Amino acid sequence: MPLSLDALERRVAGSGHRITAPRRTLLGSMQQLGDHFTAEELAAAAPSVGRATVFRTLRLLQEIGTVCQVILDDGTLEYRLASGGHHHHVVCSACGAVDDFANADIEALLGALASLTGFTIEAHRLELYGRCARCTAPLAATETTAS
Amino acid sequence: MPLSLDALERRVAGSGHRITAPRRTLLGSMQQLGDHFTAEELAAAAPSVGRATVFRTLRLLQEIGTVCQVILDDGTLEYRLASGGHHHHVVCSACGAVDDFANADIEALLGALASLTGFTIEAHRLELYGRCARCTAPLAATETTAS
DNA sequence: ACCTGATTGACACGATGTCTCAGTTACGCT
DNA sequence: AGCGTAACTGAGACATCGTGTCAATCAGGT
Ligand SMILES: [Mn+2]
Ligand SMILES: [Mn+2]
Ligand SMILES: [Zn+2]
Ligand SMILES: [Zn+2]
Repeated sequence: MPLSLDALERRVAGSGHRITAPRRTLLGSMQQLGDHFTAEELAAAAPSVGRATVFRTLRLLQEIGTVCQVILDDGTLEYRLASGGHHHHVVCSACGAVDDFANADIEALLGALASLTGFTIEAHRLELYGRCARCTAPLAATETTAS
Repeated sequence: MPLSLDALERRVAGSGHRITAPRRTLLGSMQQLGDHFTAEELAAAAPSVGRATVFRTLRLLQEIGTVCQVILDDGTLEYRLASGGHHHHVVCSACGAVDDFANADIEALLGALASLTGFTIEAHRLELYGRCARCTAPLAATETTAS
């Protein structure tokens, strides 16, 4: 279950930004849109809010860690309310489901790789693509049936 | 040292596509542009080639693995001639240098993570951002001097 | 209540790519 | 060497996604 609207608003206020009607509207729409949504979907869901404000708000929420971007398989961008903290995404290429994940081993390994390249790593981007459990099972069934 | 123009052309022909003057021109420009370049830079470097063809060729070369995309820190896309095989990028956020890297441990770890999420992973995207050796040293010197 | 910087909406503009379509070209086949 | 045909190309309209400008409005501290 995601954060309540109140909690989201407190996060905006707490970061030193104002709580305005458009921002409230957008936060509400994001919750209703669910798991993940495009900027365009958000704009459509909140027609009373100007397009520019939709993008400005998405950027603001990203900066304060309330929203994160999901890069899909084909490179298109979606957004999603972030539970908080550093994490990555697993995206189902069949149904579009998105899950968060975080793993200390990966973080450690990435740090170690830094030295190999001579780079000092400051950030990274990692997205996994595949099939969710729900979308894997039917596929297996089909294959079995077909054989 | 990257592949010769001939080798690049053979790769296009070998993949069942035609070798045309525009494609030759673009391959040559890519080599001269060096390490990494934007689609716009490529178009500017090959003014005789239509914009649409620049993008079409970039896509074709990606499909046959001759060109890969680099996602920069700020999300902008660049392209680069690929040495071949699966790999990832380390990007210097100071000077823009790009290096390839590949690491079996990471690949294995990503596979293992799949099971935790219930997903069957088919692909992934990973980019590292930081400072190259050249850009790390001067920074350290500055800090030392300033103290 | 008042002040003032933060925020907004409308809309022009920019960046990055895609689509269409008529004309051209590479190249396998004879 | 000459043909036929599917692959390819350029021009330019169009699509998508996002940013910059600016006058009007608003939130929230005092
Ligand atoms: Mn990470
Ligand atoms: Mn990999
Ligand atoms: Zn799925
Ligand atoms: Zn550097």
